[in-house]
Amino acid sequence: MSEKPEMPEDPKPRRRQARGERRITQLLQAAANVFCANGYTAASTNAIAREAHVSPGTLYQYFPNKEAIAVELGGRLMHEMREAHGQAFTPENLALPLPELLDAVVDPLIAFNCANPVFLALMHGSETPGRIAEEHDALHASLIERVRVLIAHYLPDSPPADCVRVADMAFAVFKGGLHLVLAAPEGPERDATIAELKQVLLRYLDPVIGEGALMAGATAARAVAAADAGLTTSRNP
Amino acid sequence: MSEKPEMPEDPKPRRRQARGERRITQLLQAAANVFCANGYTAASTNAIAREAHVSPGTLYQYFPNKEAIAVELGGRLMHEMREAHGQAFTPENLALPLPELLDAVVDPLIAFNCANPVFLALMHGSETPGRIAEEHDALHASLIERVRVLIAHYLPDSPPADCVRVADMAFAVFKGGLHLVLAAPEGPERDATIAELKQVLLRYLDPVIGEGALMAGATAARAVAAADAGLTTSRNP
DNA sequence: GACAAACACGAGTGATCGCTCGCGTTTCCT
DNA sequence: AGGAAACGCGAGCGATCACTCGTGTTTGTC
Repeated sequence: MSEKPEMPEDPKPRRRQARGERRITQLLQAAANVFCANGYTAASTNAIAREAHVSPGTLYQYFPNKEAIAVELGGRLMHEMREAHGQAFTPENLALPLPELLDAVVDPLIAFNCANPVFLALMHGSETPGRIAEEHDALHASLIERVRVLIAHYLPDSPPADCVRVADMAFAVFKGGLHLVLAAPEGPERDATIAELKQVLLRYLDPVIGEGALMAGATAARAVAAADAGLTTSRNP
Repeated sequence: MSEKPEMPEDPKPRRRQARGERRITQLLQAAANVFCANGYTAASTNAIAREAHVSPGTLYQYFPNKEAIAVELGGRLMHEMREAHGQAFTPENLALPLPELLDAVVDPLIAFNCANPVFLALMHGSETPGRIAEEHDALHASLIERVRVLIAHYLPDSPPADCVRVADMAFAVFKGGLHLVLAAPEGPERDATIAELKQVLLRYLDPVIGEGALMAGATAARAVAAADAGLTTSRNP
């Protein structure tokens, strides 16, 4: 056999020292800055190394190529995001009235994207390598799925296609508003933008999920809900 | 005087033949395809020339550099869009009830972006050269301004900051939904997505501009409008 | 037909990018 | 202490890119 005597677990079971781990996070931080400033394609590996105050050779000791940097960075961000957001869809939150439910779901997502603007920069560009786009699509799909389940929970007798469309639209609206939030300067202006985004989602979803809106500020909301539960996703006349 | 005998109108009053004009549109069409497929930075001038079935030298006879291609393409798209959209904000449309007003404003924008997907690809990327970003910002600002004027028309006693925020949010929501519309396959699914996007905007803006919503499908909409015209942009409690 | 100018070509140029390689330094283990 | 391996360096390699240039072809004008 031509196999190595060691286990064939991973092709790169490289032994790292503490210094190396520090360098990796340092390089990923630098890469985040450069990706955020110039986008993926325009970001050069030499620029990343310079930003991290190391030589190009050092960079390539920890990453086999440029794509691997983005993949590792994207992977860590995904993991962080799943953690920060995983507790948003717990059953107890799912029983909350709509405004509180929106807070519980939207606030962690906004906070994460404010703290890691590179996430949107990496995921949004069509220039990103295919590997990342796949992971992002998976994360995106899992988020959409959770929203869809939540919608379906309030609309058990609605055709699945309608639930999917509502979930997709709610998420797309959120993403559009998220860009506005990130563009606003930190402080009261950003807070007001966040409140306005929640207002959009509230007014869109309130008639849809109906009975969860008892605490809504608009006193007439219940009238809308009571009027007709059949026009939920509104087939055009 | 060291001036040329001809008028100093433009530094490049190059005399073009019909063949040249055809080549220019042909090259811009090819550039649109390549930009749309790969983004601006990843699109090579050689690839554009190849797509147009001409040599790189021919390309550079009509455009001084790569950026000029994008600028000219962007400029033509801008012009086309201003024309297609200019008739959406005429005073007669401004007097329409909200659903029809929404149709009048949203439909041309969606149709344009469906017909010219390169527009979003060029304008949206942060990789685009500064020249285009400026023009896009100008167009963006003029659209927002029109929306703001429209909002302010319905809320004459509201602080200007609130009108701006509502206009910004409405436009951001539209952009988010637009991506969803473009991602949907042409046909009934896309139409349903468009209808859903209008539903979002309708439900968001209906309580804001109030009295214009008489023809809304929700019969209780007037109750919301009558309830209180002061919570329009909703200061959070 | 003859001349000039616009058009078309494609190999080639300099710059930049992703990435490598050889060699010196630091850290860990015994 | 001493050896092995991880760490760190930066000049430099091949590839690719935006762009040029010398040359040949087509078009408009007289």
